[in-house]
Amino acid sequence: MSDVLNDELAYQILEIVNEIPEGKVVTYGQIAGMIGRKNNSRLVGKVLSKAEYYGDYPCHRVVNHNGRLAPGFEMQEALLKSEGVILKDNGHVDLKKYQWNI
DNA sequence: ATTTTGACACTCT
DNA sequence: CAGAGTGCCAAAA
Repeated sequence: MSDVLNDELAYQILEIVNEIPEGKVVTYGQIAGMIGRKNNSRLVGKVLSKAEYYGDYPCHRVVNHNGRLAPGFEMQEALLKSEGVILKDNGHVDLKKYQWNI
């Protein structure tokens, strides 16, 4: 068992990430706003980096506001394509079509 | 306690 | 659309 989830902050973020529908993506800023840290999107990314350590979460569905994927996480591209998300030639996601809104 | 770093966002160029 | 600069908050050293 991991007592890591003692971090309420991470718990809320992971809850949201776990609710992201397939074929959709969310920006760190959106999640940050959902948990009440709208000015602190970095914290979201930091937690997601440890997301696999917390458990099994679709962290690959989270991108930055530019539609860019996470560095050091190339598998993310394959996972998104597997869900039907078409990436641009630059590796950017088409947020206009795939951004998840609550 | 202060400084540095981080899977970012926003504005201007 | 991409790059550079600035701002925000929190954890780690």
